[in-house]
Amino acid sequence: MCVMPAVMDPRELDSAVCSIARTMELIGHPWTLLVLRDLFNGVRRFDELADHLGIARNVLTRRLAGLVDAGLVEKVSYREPGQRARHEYRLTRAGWDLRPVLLAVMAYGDDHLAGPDGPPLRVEHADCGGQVLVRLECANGHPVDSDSRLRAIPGPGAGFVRESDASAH
Amino acid sequence: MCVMPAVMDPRELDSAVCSIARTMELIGHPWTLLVLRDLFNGVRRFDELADHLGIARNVLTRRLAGLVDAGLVEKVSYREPGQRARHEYRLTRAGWDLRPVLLAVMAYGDDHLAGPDGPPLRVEHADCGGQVLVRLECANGHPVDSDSRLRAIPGPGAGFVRESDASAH
DNA sequence: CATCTGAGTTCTAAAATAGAACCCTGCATC
DNA sequence: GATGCAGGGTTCTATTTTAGAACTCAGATG
Repeated sequence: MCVMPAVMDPRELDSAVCSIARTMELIGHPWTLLVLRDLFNGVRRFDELADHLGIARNVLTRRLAGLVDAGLVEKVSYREPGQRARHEYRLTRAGWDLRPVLLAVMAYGDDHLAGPDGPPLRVEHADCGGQVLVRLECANGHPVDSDSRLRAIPGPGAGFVRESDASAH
Repeated sequence: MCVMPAVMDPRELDSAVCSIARTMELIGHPWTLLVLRDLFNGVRRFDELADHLGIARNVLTRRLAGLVDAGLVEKVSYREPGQRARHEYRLTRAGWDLRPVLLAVMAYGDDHLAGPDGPPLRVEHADCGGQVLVRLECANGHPVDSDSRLRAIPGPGAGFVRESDASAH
């Protein structure tokens, strides 16, 4: 991604065969990322999620079902002693692995959309209290900052726009 | 975000006063992230975007207008010698700064959703050819990996659920 | 003057969200 | 054993969006 100086024409790549497209099918529906945020934050029960998010309950039902289907979340029944059985929704490992995505999105909002008071939330390393930062670097250890040039090349799983599609038009 | 052991109750925070919520208002609509991906990849003209993405043209119109409104994209008219005037959509600096978000989303898809052939696209540092990685680390230089515990605490711009809201219920 | 291309706009139909009301199951209580 | 209530949804209608295709319009081209 990013300025591909004559390396190849990105329009030849099948737009749907793309890790961004695939990931957005899981987390790209309205509310989904906020549901995940709340799950990360330990809000786990249906009613709590509905109340805190202000999402319509039927939509929340669909989102949670989608997340469970996708394997990002699991629904667990539990019972506290003397209490009735309850359900909670927990991140699976695959859901947990979205943490860098959430943090990257949050970092963007902190940098570009915070009010004059500053960012709404501070996320820190529990061990040392240092603020968590999202950094890009390359496999050779070089830092990749905002004006570093990157190059995208088709990987082994790339899909190309088929001849038939191109000519059919 | 992430496991807040009795530090505070995340339900007391206003769900909408959140950098994730704010950012998703800009980039959370269907297709938006794919439009941005194509813009990063140098696909800039309306027809090219419509053809490559397979998005309905009226939706593309709305998404581009939204991105321009949000200041992530600008619409530029230009004319190649001997050609008619054309428009192109270019990322602004604020749009460009979404690169880590796109890369984090892509990295997730590469890790969890790639087929047996491997990831569709490889993004490398133009200077050295090393693959670009999204890393978390804390301000004190510690690496933050998947099982590092993080703590979220209200920042200066936090919004709390108002008494009136809580009691009105 | 007829055609083509770029860049949309304008329709209609299908799908999704918003909001509110309703339902059902287990406990707890009177 | 009827009542109440909380948790966890479902069902309903109204409103927005998206999907898909057709149509417009201006400037270059022949």
